[in-house]
Amino acid sequence: MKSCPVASLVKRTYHHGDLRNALVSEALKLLEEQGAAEFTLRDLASRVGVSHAAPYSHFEDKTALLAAVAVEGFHKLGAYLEQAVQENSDPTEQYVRMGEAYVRFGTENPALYNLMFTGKELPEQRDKFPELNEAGSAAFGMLTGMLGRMQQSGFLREGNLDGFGFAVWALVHGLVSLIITGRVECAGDCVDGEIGTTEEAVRASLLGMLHGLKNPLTA
Amino acid sequence: MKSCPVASLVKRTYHHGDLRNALVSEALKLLEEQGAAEFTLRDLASRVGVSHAAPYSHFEDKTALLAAVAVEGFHKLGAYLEQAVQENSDPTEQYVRMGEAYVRFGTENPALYNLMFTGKELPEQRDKFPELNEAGSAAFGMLTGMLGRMQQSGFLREGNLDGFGFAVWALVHGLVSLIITGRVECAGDCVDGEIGTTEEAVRASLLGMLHGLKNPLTA
DNA sequence: ACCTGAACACCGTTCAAGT
DNA sequence: ACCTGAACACCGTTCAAGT
Repeated sequence: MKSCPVASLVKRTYHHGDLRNALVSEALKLLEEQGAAEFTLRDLASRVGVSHAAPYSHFEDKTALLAAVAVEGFHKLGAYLEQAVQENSDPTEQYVRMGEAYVRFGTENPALYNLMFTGKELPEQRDKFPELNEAGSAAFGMLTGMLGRMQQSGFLREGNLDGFGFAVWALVHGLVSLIITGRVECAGDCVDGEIGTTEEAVRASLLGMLHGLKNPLTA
Repeated sequence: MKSCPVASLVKRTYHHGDLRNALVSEALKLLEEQGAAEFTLRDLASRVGVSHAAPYSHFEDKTALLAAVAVEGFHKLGAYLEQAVQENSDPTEQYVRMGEAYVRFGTENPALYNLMFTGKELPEQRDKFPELNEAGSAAFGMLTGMLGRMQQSGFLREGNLDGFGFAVWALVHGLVSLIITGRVECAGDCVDGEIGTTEEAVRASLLGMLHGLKNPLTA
């Protein structure tokens, strides 16, 4: 009985079944602190206070650990989108807010976002990690759900919702990707102009997709 | 005179000043064959027939080598876009073709594309490699140039060309990124629908940005 | 100037051994 | 069942030494 006397009263659930969660939550911090390139399994293990081989008791390999982190990321993304839906009743307003929320998630968690999408081996892990597909599908479902309400309200033209969803997803995903890799200032510098702040550029892009870039007087 | 008797007649320009180019061109092949995750400097060196330390005579480190490869990638992307412009005179047609050409470049060179954009340390290298900025700016310039012609022809609404360019860039970049990470089938599976082939989804997205997703009868 | 070979630090992964 | 410590293969990078 002398082992871990206050274990259940204090935190130290480590070594008692919580190592897996401790690794994932610490990985989330470490990822944003150091960046994905410097993220190392050995560093993670030492920061959580275990040997560098300990993670292998809970994950098959490094990519499996990262897949679990990505799942967490999709839940987090879902929370961002959910909030945008809740806070706005007007469908068109929901469209802009959801887009902005999506971009905000990406810019506030760049390393996590890159892991979730530009994950090199993640596509392979997706079959092994059904949660990874489910979490991603849930986020996409919130997007098409919002578009469906816009369509029913008569604000959206007729057409396949999945097609619309894919286009919007590609747009916001592209916005995040360009922003977090620092291509925004580049786009401004490239020619001569100023595209204003990043937020303005995002909003303008979202409205561009909604209203179209073409001259409305044109057929 | 007994050193390299037929050097100038046969290929073997290696060891005679061509190592740098040999490394870059071999890296382009190796990148698509093995994928970025498995791309190793030692493997590259051995495939080109030199010791694993030889590349350091021409590049400061691995990322500097990759930056040179990325520059090559931007030139290649420029060639794709240039062709789309040349082959079409109608501005609106150029818009769709350029977008499709951009996506085709990405899907045909996924590892190279990822290196060019989701490059982790590339942003830092961009200051050290002015070519990297120039090559990227040239591609963006072709995009805004095309949009400018559309605007002058009256097909595009009034507005900041850089802003339009950024929105279109984000869209095609997002399309490429989602496609090469295998998210397209996912989007189709997620809900219930079929968004058709990838090519159709790309075209629909491009036209969506041009004409807008909103109901044209709506204010 | 350009390349080689050995060496160093570091990482992912495995495994016998501990508790 | 979960964790440790040592070990292995591999990689990026450095450097003295060769040509």
